Amino acid sequence: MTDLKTKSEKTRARLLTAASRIFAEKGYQDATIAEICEQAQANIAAVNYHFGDKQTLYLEAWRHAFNHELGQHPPDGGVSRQASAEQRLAGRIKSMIRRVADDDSYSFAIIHKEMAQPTRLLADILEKEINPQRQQMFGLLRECLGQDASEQQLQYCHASIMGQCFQLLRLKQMQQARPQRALPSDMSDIGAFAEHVVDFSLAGIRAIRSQTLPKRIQA
Amino acid sequence: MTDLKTKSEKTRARLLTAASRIFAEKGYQDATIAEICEQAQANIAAVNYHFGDKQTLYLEAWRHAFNHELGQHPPDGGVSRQASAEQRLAGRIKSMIRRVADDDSYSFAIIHKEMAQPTRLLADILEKEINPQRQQMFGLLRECLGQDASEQQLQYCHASIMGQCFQLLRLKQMQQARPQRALPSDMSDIGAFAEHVVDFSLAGIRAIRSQTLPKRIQA
DNA sequence: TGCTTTGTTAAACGTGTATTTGAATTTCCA
DNA sequence: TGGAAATTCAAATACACGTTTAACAAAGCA
Repeated sequence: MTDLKTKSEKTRARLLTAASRIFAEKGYQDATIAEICEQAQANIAAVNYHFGDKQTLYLEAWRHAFNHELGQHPPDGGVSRQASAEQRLAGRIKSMIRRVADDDSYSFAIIHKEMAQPTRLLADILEKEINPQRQQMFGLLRECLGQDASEQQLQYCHASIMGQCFQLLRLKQMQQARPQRALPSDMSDIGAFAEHVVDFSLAGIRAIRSQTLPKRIQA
Repeated sequence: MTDLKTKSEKTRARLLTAASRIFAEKGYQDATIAEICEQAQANIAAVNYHFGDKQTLYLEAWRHAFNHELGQHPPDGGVSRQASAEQRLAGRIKSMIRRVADDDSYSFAIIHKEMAQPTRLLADILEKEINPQRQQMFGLLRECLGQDASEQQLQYCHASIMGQCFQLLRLKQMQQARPQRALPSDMSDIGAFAEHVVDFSLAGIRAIRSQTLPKRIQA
């Protein structure tokens, strides 16, 4: 990335990475400044010096993680703009699943915890950064569902897809939270699950689409 | 339910309902004994007298809520045992969505928070109570997917369905967490969303099923 | 070099909250 | 009714954790 000249910037960067990891693991409330500073090899007062307070660190850590992960896994999934809408949607889904599953990705885990227990701290920045992504997904869904699809059908299909992505996150976290226990689901093969979500969702979308055109020919 | 004779049992019951509501709203960590006792019109020491500690109250409150909600919304969704596997699966999905959406249901919200931030307190009881439900769902899925479906396909389809149910929970909580903001999704019509999940999922399942039988006739 | 700014450190402070305590009160039952 | 058991109560205790402070060190710059 950008090279860090001063010592302070190094400490600041270490705090950000440690914070995003720990916030993702424990959530805002359960994460302690002491532990973050320990992992970042910084003094207990470093957070307040560099960020003012815990809330600001939380915000900056999420932004830091989110931008980094978008760079690692571009949202189009490497699918060409010329490809069909279904192919581009498939690319987007796979990219998102990669971001969710990546062990070095924390922004989804933080979002997940934030949704479960809203601190209201991330609300603004989260909406601002995520809305563009959501709008692109909506555009693709509109293409796949056809002109006659209602706004509600669009939202429902979006919910179905996002729900599956977050489910992967939940299963992943459950899995690593208890090493010994009998696993409810084996999510080790991320690629296979991504393919499943694509197949499952495209079939679902086609079914919804065929409901809108009452009884015409469906090629 | 069972009639409560002594005053203590009444207090105990009030604590349980207040606790399940507040744990569902705030999660284990953010819920304070003080607030629970206040809502239950009990003294601050009542929790420790009746349950020993906060952890035990948490456990009992979840069990209390879960059993009550299973009674309110039977898992078969009112569909006859003689109905087709797809119909019975549809009933199960709709019942679960009703349980998720019900404003007086707290066990799903607690599970959701527990999964986002495992306290490990619920792990045992949760697995014990939920496993039967999961197994029944697996049985129905096995029927719908056909004999040739792999264990992995089964788990993936289960994840797809559960993910959609939890997504409803997330959207519902986001919605009531911020009254003024532009809504990302309108989930006010629960019945319509339940129908969507059923249609979407059955189409997905049929698609997965048709993959297993390479090229046979699909009636 | 000497001065200022920036960054680090250990210790102290204050608040929030689970838990404990012992006395006061109510309920139960012979 | 009277005494024992159960329950409620206000206050005290203990502890975890975010934040502040003031002294100290390093870096930047004239």
